[in-house]
Formats: sequence, C-alpha cells, structure tokens
Amino acid sequence: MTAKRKSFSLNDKRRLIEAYDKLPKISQRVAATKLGIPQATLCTLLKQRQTVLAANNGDRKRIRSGKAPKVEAALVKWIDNAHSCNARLSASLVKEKAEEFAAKLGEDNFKVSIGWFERFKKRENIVFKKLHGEAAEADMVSPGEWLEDQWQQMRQEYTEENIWNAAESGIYFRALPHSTFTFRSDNKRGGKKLKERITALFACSAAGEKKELFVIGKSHNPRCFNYVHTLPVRYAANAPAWMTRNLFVGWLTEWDRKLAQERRKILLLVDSSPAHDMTNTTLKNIRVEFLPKNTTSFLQPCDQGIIRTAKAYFRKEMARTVLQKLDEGSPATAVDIVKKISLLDAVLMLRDAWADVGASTIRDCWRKVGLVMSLKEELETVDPPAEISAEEFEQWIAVDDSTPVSEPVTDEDIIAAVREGFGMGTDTSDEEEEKVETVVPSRAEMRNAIRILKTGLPHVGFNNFDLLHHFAKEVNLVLDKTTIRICEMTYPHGTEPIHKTEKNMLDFIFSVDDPVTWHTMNLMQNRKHYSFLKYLGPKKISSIQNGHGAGVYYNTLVPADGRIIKYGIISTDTMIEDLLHWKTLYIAGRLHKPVKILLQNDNGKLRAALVANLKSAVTASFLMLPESFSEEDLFMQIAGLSYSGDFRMVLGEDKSKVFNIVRENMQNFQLLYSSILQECPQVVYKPQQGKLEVDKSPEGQFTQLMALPRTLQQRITLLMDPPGKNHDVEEILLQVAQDPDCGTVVHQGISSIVKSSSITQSLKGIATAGLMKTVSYSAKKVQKMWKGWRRRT
DNA sequence: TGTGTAACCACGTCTGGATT
DNA sequence: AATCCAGACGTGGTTACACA
Repeated sequence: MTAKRKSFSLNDKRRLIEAYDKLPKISQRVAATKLGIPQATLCTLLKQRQTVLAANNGDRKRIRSGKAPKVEAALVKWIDNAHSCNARLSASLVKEKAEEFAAKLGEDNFKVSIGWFERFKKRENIVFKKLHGEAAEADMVSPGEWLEDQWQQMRQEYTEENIWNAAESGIYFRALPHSTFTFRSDNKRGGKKLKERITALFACSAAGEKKELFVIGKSHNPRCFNYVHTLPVRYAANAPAWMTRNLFVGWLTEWDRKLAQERRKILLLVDSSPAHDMTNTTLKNIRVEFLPKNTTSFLQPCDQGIIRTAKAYFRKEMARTVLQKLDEGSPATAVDIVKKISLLDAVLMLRDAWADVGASTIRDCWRKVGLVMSLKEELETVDPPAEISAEEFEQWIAVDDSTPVSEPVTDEDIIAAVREGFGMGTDTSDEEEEKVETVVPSRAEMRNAIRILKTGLPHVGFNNFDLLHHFAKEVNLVLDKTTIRICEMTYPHGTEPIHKTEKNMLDFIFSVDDPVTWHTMNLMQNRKHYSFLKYLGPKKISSIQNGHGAGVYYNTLVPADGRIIKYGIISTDTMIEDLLHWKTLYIAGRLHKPVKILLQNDNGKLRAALVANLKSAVTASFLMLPESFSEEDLFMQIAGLSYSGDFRMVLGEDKSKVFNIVRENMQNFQLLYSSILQECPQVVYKPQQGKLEVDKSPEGQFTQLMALPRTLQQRITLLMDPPGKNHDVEEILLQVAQDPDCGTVVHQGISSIVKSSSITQSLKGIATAGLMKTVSYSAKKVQKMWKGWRRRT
C-alpha cells in the first residue's frame, strides 16, 4: 500500500536542513512537499537540528551509543592519551584496557567481544595500524644524551634570561599536616573535604626571573572574587581544576604577545603532557620545546626544587594563619579554620609564596639538572614552623605532589573524569565549599591596622620607617578614595575612553538615589567642583542632569590627592533604566567594559540590571558577528558598541584605542563575561579552535533579536518600518531575522542611539566643564558629607 | 490555515559469538 | 583482522489527529 519508508543518513538530514534554510519563508507543509518529505518529518527534523548538525559520522543513520558508554568514553580518553605519548597500541592491549575500565566502572554486564570491538572502532573512527617496533623505541632517549645533543643545539640562540621552564603543580590549599593539627578535630570528617585543589602553573627563567602565576580553580566566578578588582594572578577554571590544552595555549598566546612588544624571544621548556600539545598553534616569540619523555623528573628545574620551595613558603604561611587563630583561643578546630580559608586567600598566599622564591634558588635548580652551566649558588631553606617537625613539614609540602595537573594521565583520572562527565560525580560535593563567606574588613579596621603597625613595628625592631611611611601613605590614599565612592564605579586606568591627554585620569560614576539632595549637600561641601552652573542651585542642576542626554552630570578636573579625577552623578533609577533598555547607551555602554564596582549597597534591582546589560551586549554582538569568531573578536565588538555601534566602523585613533582596551584587559573581560557566555544556549564554544560559534539560523537570530533591549528594538523597527504603517514589533523583528543583513540593521539601530545621546551629552559637557579647577580637594569631605546625608535619611 | 504530538512499527544498530 | 549471524533493542519516519 504505502511506498517503502525512507531512511535518512545523518548527511542526508543535514542536507535537508540546509535546503530548508535556503527556502524562502513558507509553511512547513509547502516546504516539506518541495523537499519531498511529509510535513511531520520536517517538523521532527527541525527539532533535531542541533543534534544532527553536531554529529560527526555522517554516513550513519542513527546516533546510538554502545551498551556501556562510560567504558567507551574512558577508553577513548586513554587511547588519545596514549597516542599523544607516542605509545604503541595493539588491539589486544586496547581490549585488555576496556576490560579493566569496565571492572573499575562497575559495568558487570559489559563483555569485550570481538563484535563490540569492531563496532567500537567504527563508532569512534579508530584504526590500529601495525607499528614497527623501532620507531617508538627510538623516542626513548637517556637524559644525558638529550642534554649533550639536542639541548645544546636548541639553546644556542638563547641567553639564560630567555630560557624558561613552565610546570604545573596541584595544590590542596586546605590540606593540613598529618598530625599536628588534627588532634582537635574529628578525623572522620576531616580528610576528604579538605582536598579542594587548585592547579598553578609556575614559570621561571634560567636567570631566575619569575612569571606571574597562572591559577586554575574549579569555579568560574568564585564568590570571594566578587569584590576584587585585579587578581594578582591569572585565573581560569574548569571542573577538575587542571590544565587543559586550551588554557595552556591561551596563556602562551598572551605571553607571546607581550614578548613581541618587548621584542624578546624565548625558549620555553615544558614536559610533554597532552595538555601542552602545540600542534596548530603558532607563536612568534616563544619556541616551545619538550623535555624527552620519562626524563621530566630529572630534567625539569621546576620539579627539582623550585615549586617545592614556593609550596614550603605557602604552607608555612598557612601554618602561621591557623596557629594564630588557635592561639587566639578560638573554639574552632584547625579543620574549621582551614575551611574558612577562601580561594582568594589561598591565591594571595600563593602569590606571595611565589614572590618569596629567590632568584638564586631558581638558578641553582637549573644548574642542578644540568640545563645550564653556572656556578653553584646558595639554596634557600625554608625552616618548618616551630610547632611542626621537619619530617612532617616535608610530608605536608608534598601532599599534593602526585595529583593530576593536566588532562588525564592515569586510569584513575580518566575514570574520575568520565564519572564527572556523566554526572555521577564522586562523593565530594561543593556544598561545603560554597559556604565560605568572605569577610572584607571595613575601611576603619584597615586604617586601624595601619596605625597598629606604625606604633607596634618599631618595638619589634622593624626600622625601615621610609617603607612603612610609604606603605601607610599608599594604603590611605586608596582607602580615602574608596570611601567617597558612594554607590558605584570607576574605570580602571587607561580604559576611560574620553580623555586622551590624562593617562591617569580616574573617572567615577556615582549613582545616587536622590540627586537633588546629593547636589545640595555636595554644593555646600564642594562648591568649587561645579562650573558656573552652581549659581543656578541644586534643583536646576538636577533638572539639567535629568532633562537632557544620558542623565549624567559631570564635574571634571577635580584634584584629589595629587590626582585629577572627574565624577559623574546619575540617579539610580536613570541608570537602571539605561542598563535595562539602552535608552542612551551612555552608562550602559561604559559598563560593558570591565569596571570596578566600588561599593554597592544592596540594591538587587541594580545588580540585576548590571547583569542584564552585559547579556544584552553579548546578544547584540552575536547578531553583528559572523557565525564563528574568537573570544577577542567578541570583546572587541562589545567594546566598540558604545562608539558607533560597530567596531568595524570605528576609525583611526579610536580604533586602536578600542583594540588596546580589549588587549590590556582580556582577563578582566573574561572574568566579566565568562559566566554569561557559559549560560548562553545560543553559543557553542569550540576549544579546539578557540572559536565561538553562534546560532545564525533565522530562529536563533529571532530569539536574539527578541532579547535585545527595548530601545534598540524600537530603533530597529523604526529603521525597517518608517512611522505611519503600524506593524507589530515582533513581526518586524521576524523579518529582520530572515534578512542576511541582520547584523547591519542592528548596527544601525545602535549607532542611532549612540549618535543622538552622545551629541546631547557632549553639548552638556560644554556647559558643565567650567573653568580650570585649582582648589584642593579632600576626599574626606565627601565622606563626611555622605555620612551626614545618610543619617538624615 | 498553520504547527506539534501520540502511536505505530520498519529498520538500523546493538550484542555475543562463529566463521572465514 | 574482517565478516557474518540471529535475535534484541530502541530510534525515528510516518500517519492521524489535536490544538492554536
């Protein structure tokens, strides 16, 4: 009766979807007849779009997994790893391994049959070639030979300053020494929970120079980082907190760029772990060389003492912290204390520990392994704290030595990774970790601490008064500044896009709930900040502020503590409005770039608006970027939004400025946007190419368009549909989504917002700029004023 | 008129093993 | 190592129909 039913291969399906996309907008029914399939088939097909397009084996007709997908996943990882180590694999070896994994993963029903093996190979596209014995064996070099031969050749063009070594090390930052602290804690709970680990990448040169640490943690946006402006280390995160190829390449690329600026070329030695694989990566100023396999432990300077020394300092500081708390008579056990140590604390401690490692130690380690010939130097020794025996201290330093620091190497790691990937998780839950709250000391407390140091230190023989004075001055400078930030934010140096001459110009935006009151108070305290407009009175000033442009009233050229600052006042409501709807994009646009949020009284609405603003920026950028782009392209696009809407349209000096803002602040951008990008279903991150891919289908673009801020949507409708004919916004956006020039339309919409607002804002700038302000300014005044104002409300 | 879905069952792929 | 077998399993193309 009915014709024989068809069955499509994944390639067929992909072709069908592509063909459907090329069709003009018609009903599924019509489209289906054109494609020669029933409507319902087309409907299901479109629903499977993502799965079909992501499939890698197009000749198959169904995507099916074997009976024990976990075993196969583990096996694939193991094979990958073996390949990257140039190990020879025979079919029987692989089968043996499969059996082992099955046993370890508790897959009792799984049998390593010939049939299974065949299908497994087909599914994964694996072929086992017969290898000839010698090739692999030839790779095995003795450390001595390598040193005399290859190494001498490699290092010829490089001086010791430019010969570097990098190595990862796992760090259980909450680990305690075996016995000393445990007497007061119940051991049962102790052990496991304290195993939170971070991985740090240490890099140093043969001359003793150290590179900023690269720390990899579990959490992308640890809560304890919230209030921190700049981390003293580079930070990244992934679930197992270990080095991946992607992170490593990212780190290298950035370093390469810095070196290019310095016109410096270096030779970097790393061990040959899969995470260090450099294929498809080109670096201009870094030559990456690998230590021969199985000789890493003898030849790697970092492994031979450098990292150990850093860890010794780290653990010593940890002991000091814990012991002090215990001595203060805190009822908490050592375990409790250690649990309160946040990731931030650990990172800061680790940074200091790394800074403490002496250049001579580093040089000596390089000499010891024989990579450089130089004179023997004094090795520093880190004495164990008095409370801990030397032996125990040694053990404590080494507790994390054998932890995996990069993608899987041992079977256990593979199994753990597979378990995690399949959502079974090992028994450790993060709940405990999440509860570590960060206590930021108040400014008064910090000031007091400085005072205590000043009076106390001379009594213990500290006599570098210059240093102390300088330190106190620097700290107070910062403290004073931060106190005047009534609600909001400042731009990090060099990112403020408006002023060209003043490199160190700090720009603050205060969002205040009631601008009239604020101006009244501020006029009384700091009349000199205001231009001639002050004669008009606070009400008039606020009305100028609110009535025109972006709703920001600026006082410029305000001297504060030897610096010139400027500050803008905006009402919180106006700001939220702009963040949510992009009415002017003036404030919203600035907040697309990383800025420091100084003090936030708990305004949930504002916080939500800030996030919404970032999301909008990402969405708008997606629409304007091609299907595939790099992270840098994305940030560039975002940074360009507030200029003319599209970075490509920015000309001349401004272009390089945007470029620089992004380059100098890559890390801050990543910190700002990483969680948003991760949560966004529209974008797929392809780590292999370091590229992001975004859904460019009409449906995808439509959802993106619908998510744009209201004002932008209105502008777009206006562009597409001149007033008069009243079409539905949704209807028009649907049209735009089909349009191949969709990105251009979005760009025009944004630039129409930016143009109209920046004109009014700069006109107002003329009125509010006034004459040069020469009168000195005290931050404390504003602080007092602010306090006074708060009391009254 | 349009799209989405429950149910049905053809058929691709699974399994352990035998055979070439 | 590759191919084949027979039976089981479960995906997904299709039909008929509900729903806006």
